[in-house]
Amino acid sequence: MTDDELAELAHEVRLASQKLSRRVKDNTRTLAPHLFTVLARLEDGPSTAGELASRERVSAPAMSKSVCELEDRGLIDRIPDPADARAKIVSLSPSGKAALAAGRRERDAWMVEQLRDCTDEELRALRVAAEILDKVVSAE
Amino acid sequence: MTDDELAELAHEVRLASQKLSRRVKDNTRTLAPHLFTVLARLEDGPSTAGELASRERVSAPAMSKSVCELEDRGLIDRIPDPADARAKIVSLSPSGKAALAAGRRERDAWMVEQLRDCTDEELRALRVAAEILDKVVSAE
DNA sequence: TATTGTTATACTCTATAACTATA
DNA sequence: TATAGTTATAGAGTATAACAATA
Repeated sequence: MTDDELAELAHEVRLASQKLSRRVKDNTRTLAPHLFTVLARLEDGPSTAGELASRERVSAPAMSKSVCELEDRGLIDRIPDPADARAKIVSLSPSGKAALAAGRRERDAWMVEQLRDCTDEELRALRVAAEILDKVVSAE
Repeated sequence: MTDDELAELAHEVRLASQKLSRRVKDNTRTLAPHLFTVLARLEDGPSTAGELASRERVSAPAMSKSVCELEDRGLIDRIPDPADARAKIVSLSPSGKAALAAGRRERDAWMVEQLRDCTDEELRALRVAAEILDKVVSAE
């Protein structure tokens, strides 16, 4: 594939993905994106505010605020780190797990409706592409 | 395809697209998204602030601010509507067209780099999928 | 009266700088 | 001295309400 063809493909893939993301976002009413992604990150296991901040590439104060709000809403638990009295260990609470599942359901719901009009062949093509895209986007 | 399979596919496609969008956004330094999309919208032809606001699903004051900033930066032209003295007609300026092209180049550049590691077979699969996704997402 | 665009005001999420309490 | 988390303060971008000029 020539560089020009690659550039055109990149443009088409990017545009379709960004349109999709925007539509999903427009159809989301629950838990705000920045709080949702923190809960999703905590599925990998407990963490600290500082670690979450660097993983999400936001400032320490921004993450501190998010974590405080999530705690106020009962979506996470925070316990003192036994090894370091300055740090606190953040983990998903049962409510947080439920909120995460509900958020995913809502975010997927719009997508499901759109896919209902596709043929089985188109759906198979999308399944293959989703795998490739995920690999491409997770690289590095 | 069963409803469960459809839900799983929707989830995978959504996740891949949202990851991609986020990575593109993180690698964007020029023109902010809300200004960029206004310029892109104006490619379809001249418009008014009110029309742009409803097309972008943003409040009238928010769009007014965006349009004023774009005018200050010389990226759009505004002329009085000859048919209605309250309205002003907004259109892309030559600088605006250039900024749009530069913004697209920047946004695509990261994507091109990611695609370089793909096989030709994978690229063909993505081309097919991009077309399907665009159709799905543009529906309604 | 209704509508186009704007100003006034406030809320959310973000950032940098400064503080506290540990290490 | 350096680090984890917070508070103080400020800057984007957004919204609703109220206004001006015109329809």
